[in-house]
Amino acid sequence: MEMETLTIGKVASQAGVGIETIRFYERQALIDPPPRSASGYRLFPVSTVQRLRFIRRAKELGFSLKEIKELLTLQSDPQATCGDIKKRAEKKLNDIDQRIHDLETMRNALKILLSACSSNETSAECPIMQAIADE
Amino acid sequence: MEMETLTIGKVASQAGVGIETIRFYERQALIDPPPRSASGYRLFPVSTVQRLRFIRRAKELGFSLKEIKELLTLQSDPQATCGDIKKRAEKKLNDIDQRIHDLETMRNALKILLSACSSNETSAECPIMQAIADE
DNA sequence: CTTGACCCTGTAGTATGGTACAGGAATTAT
DNA sequence: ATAATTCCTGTACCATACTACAGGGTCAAG
Repeated sequence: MEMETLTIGKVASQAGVGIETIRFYERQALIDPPPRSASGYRLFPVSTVQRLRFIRRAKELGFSLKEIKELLTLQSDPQATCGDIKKRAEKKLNDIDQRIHDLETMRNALKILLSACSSNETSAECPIMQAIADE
Repeated sequence: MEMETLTIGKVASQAGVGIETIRFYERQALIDPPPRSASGYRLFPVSTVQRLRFIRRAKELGFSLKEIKELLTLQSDPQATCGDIKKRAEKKLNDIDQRIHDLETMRNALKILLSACSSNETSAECPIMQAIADE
């Protein structure tokens, strides 16, 4: 009994990603190079769909492809512990907190600028522009 | 009496940016191409320093170079009003709010994952990995 | 048996904001 | 006068995550 396999198009539609994206991930070593048919077609194990979904979800959590690759490597390393994974997730949480903080700083500065503008001046005299120029 | 001018190196050090950055901004039309000396050296008006500082500050507020170019174009357009500037700033504020919101969504999801992990399992059984895979 | 849908490789392009040469000319300092 | 510094153009490169071809070969349906 043969192992069930899927062509790249089927994998793509089931995982909700593009065909080119799958080939890209293979080049980037995020998924294993699948076996090929006699004519060179990729024959993916069905588990590839799950892996692609994992990648998509991890991206939604803010992980880069490079970081996702590290997570997947850790997962298949019998020496690695859950603590190693947790460390990555904590680092990512800190990254995100920092980015939120930076954006809030921008946000506050912009709000102050906006409150100075009454919309009636010519653009050359706009207090927003002047405030940006003066700091 | 000649207009006072600066070479690119002086402008760079006074504005706190790199020489290559100035040439890059010139190519991107963020600053006007300056007049040249007989031997081809750029001779910048001193006002270029102010313009470069404006660009730097606007970047800190979250504007892209493309958006900064628009702001500068508006500034020198006598038809444009302060309201046009304000509209850009409000749009940027909304962009930032959206980005903060997206990051907070990530942050909350990550925190939930982290609370599930006791650090003791092997990485293959890590509840964080399983939670990412299952959604 | 032909047509259309699918697959292949390899290369190049997208956006963002620069940075890094190479190879040469000009200017400034000693 | 010579050495060190600064300047010039043009091209290529960095990371990120794809996307878009060109120019084929393969496979399934009618």
